[in-house]
Amino acid sequence: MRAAKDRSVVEDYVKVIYAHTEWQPEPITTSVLAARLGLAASSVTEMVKKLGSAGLVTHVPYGAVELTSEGIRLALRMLRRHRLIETWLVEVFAYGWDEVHDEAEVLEHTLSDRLLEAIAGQLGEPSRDPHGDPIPTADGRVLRPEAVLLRDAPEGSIGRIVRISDRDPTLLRYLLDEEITLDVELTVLGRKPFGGALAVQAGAVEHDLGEEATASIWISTGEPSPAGGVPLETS
Amino acid sequence: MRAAKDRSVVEDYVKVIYAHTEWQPEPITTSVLAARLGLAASSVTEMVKKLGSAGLVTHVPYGAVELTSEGIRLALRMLRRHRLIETWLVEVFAYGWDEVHDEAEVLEHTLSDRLLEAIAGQLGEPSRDPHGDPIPTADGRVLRPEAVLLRDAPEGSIGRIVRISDRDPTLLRYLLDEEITLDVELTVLGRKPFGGALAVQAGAVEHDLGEEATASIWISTGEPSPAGGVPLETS
DNA sequence: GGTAGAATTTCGGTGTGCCGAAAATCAAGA
DNA sequence: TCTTGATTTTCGGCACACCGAAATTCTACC
Ligand SMILES: [Mn+2]
Ligand SMILES: [Mn+2]
Ligand SMILES: [Mn+2]
Ligand SMILES: [Mn+2]
Repeated sequence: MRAAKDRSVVEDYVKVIYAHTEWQPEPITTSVLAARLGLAASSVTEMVKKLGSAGLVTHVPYGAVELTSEGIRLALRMLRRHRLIETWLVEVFAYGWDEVHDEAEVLEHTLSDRLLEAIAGQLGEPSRDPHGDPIPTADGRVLRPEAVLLRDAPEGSIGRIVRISDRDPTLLRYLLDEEITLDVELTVLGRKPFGGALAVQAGAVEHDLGEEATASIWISTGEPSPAGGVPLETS
Repeated sequence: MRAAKDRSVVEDYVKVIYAHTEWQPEPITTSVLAARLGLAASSVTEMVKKLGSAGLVTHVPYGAVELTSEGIRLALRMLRRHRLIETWLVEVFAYGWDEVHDEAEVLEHTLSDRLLEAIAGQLGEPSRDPHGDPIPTADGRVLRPEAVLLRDAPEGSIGRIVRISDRDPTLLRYLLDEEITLDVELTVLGRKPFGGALAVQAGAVEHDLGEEATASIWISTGEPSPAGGVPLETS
């Protein structure tokens, strides 16, 4: 008997599969999935087979893993949980935005729906988390702001930061220190030679950002307010 | 690899062992432990052996299971977690006292120390949970009010309710309905013939309480305020 | 003191998610 | 088209907490 743990393993697989294609639409392979989950490739191949039998993913051998509509539904549920919890920790308990991910990673599997929705209510049903990731609604709709990776933004473009990946807490601390946070407006000045840093201007200050940073920051070059957006999944 | 789950299994064993002797000092056997945990006796025997190797319990074969000081320390830590969470759910999220136990049973294993202590701070370091169970301090001290089981209270005695077991939610709902709650003053009127109900008076109202209820309610016949108490464990 | 019945432990076995090594498959270049 | 190196899957095994049945041990009672 192993009910609780089982559930959370499945939940993690599905969540990671979804998250991988959320901002950059590239299908995920078992080996990438293994890397993200910190597991051996062989373990993931086996588990993916089980997820397939459970109707959560499709997987052509040697090919990509893709979520079914049921898989998407579960993934959005988990993302809502993860991101609400992160938001809650920041808002109610004054956690730093670099400190919330690990705790959310555990709690997303264990809070009851009742408690989670009570928290969402107390927070006023927020629409994005501390890193700019959209929080799906309880009925599985999600609005992702149109955005480009800072690394891919053309020279001279101006954009507002709409998302910063929370994968590396060190980076988050560095960026906060430099006052590069959500909603800050950036101007892309240009790239230093030989694959070097990207020069950007934030307010009056100029920064040289490395690959690590520019591959983690998304900017929106469109309208100045988070009014618009792309309905990503409506499962 | 199975770190999280492992921990919570051990935590549950230790917590149940401690809780069994908290209000009535009777040593616990493997079979009673199995019943409390909802497991087969054989499973418990094996696990107890492992807990022994881990230095958490002592167990003479065919005899009682007893916590070591390290086991008591872990048990008190878990009881603090469980009871703080129950209190928090009632205070902050308006859960009923009959609704908190199951959620706490899960969350006690998954909240970080940091979050738990933040919650304790917001609640003002409460000293008892919604059912009157004492909340151990973070450094493992606990003050249990002197109390007798209502079933064992002599006829004519007067006492204040200091604890109601939260094992049966149905009973909790019934008692709340009858306004028999923590701190209510009871007078034991007498027992109906043939092992029947116990008649008690609460305020102006008279109640006939069955075995189920009288074996779940503890009253304090001593001083009227929760000033005194017995330092139960100071591990 | 001997013995039946109850309590407890031992034993063989299960399901799950995981791993490393070996085998199979794919894809790119020659 | 063939080869080769990388990716992916298959295979045998492991650890863990659990279970039921069988064996052991204890405890009353005679
Ligand atoms: Mn996160
Ligand atoms: Mn986030
Ligand atoms: Mn409880
Ligand atoms: Mn309680």
